[in-house]
Amino acid sequence: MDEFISLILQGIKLAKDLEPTLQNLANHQNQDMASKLDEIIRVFISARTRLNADQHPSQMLQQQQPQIDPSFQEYWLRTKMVELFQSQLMAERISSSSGLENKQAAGGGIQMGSGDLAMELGGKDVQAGASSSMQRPRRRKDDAEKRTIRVPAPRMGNTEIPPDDGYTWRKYGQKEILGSRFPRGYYRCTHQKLYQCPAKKQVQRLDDDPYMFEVTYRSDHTCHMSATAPSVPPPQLPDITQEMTQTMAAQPPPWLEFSLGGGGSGSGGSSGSSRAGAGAGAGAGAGPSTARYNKEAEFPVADMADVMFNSGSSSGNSMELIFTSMEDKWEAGDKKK
DNA sequence: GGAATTTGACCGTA
DNA sequence: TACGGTCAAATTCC
Repeated sequence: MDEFISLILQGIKLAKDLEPTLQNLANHQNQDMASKLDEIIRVFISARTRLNADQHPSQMLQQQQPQIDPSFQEYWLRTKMVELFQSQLMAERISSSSGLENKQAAGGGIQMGSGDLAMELGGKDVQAGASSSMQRPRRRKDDAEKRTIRVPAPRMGNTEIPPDDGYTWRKYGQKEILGSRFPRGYYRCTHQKLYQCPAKKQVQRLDDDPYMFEVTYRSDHTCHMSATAPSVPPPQLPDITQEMTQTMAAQPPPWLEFSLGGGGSGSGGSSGSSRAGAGAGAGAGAGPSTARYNKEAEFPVADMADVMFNSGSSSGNSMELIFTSMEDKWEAGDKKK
């Protein structure tokens, strides 16, 4: 346990050490930042691994979190870090710009610690386990780009829907699937008509683990590339270290919730009636019904997800790429003004 | 009233 | 022909 605490403190210290260097971000001197971020991520992952080993030395990995891809854990951390630094960078830009942006900054923007997760893994398949693989293979016209991941159900609020993946989806169908206890939901991008966005996803609750969703994505989003899409609203101004610890505490990643026992008991995984989206989003503020209840948060996250998933492999050392790409986007936005 | 969800029917594929 | 995916009218919600 001592080692765990030591790692946590080390991670916090590293994050704190980063704060003074944030000014360099605006001057494109962020290469060092990327490597430091990677170091912080490594430390927190080590701490988390240490915690598991201390608490459940024998059965932790097998029972508490059997289906979370390690790369997904790192991915979650990366996502959170990018959110934090996006906010910080925007904050600096705002502070050096006119009053108009300041006005917008007060209005809202990226909500830190919202619990939203961009779940796509950049084309990396995390294929389904035994239950779905038993079905016979089926080729359809449109299954060219298919990515399947597993996503833990929220432990609080409505557990009927998977966590928000940063995009807004409109449900267009639900179907009982042979051999599955739970129906499969069919979603398409909310902006399908507006921007001809072809993105779709299917959400299927696993038979053998009702707290786990299998989400299959088809086609990529094109809506956020549209010139007519709303621009990214500037975020609020967070203290980087404080924000990160708050984010971690308030919205621990799903696999941590398993091991820490946090988040309460949830509402129990019954299937119940399938008003999958309507009432669902109101409580957790996540899931497919985001568009209906939280229209304002969609584009910032979608943009970021775009940056992350269209800029190459997410499994590699892509932080530098992410920041570079994000900076390009913001600069393009600045030039429009 | 507009937008989202629900759900039975229809269609395409294996 | 069975099954999965999509459509679209009806319903619900804000």
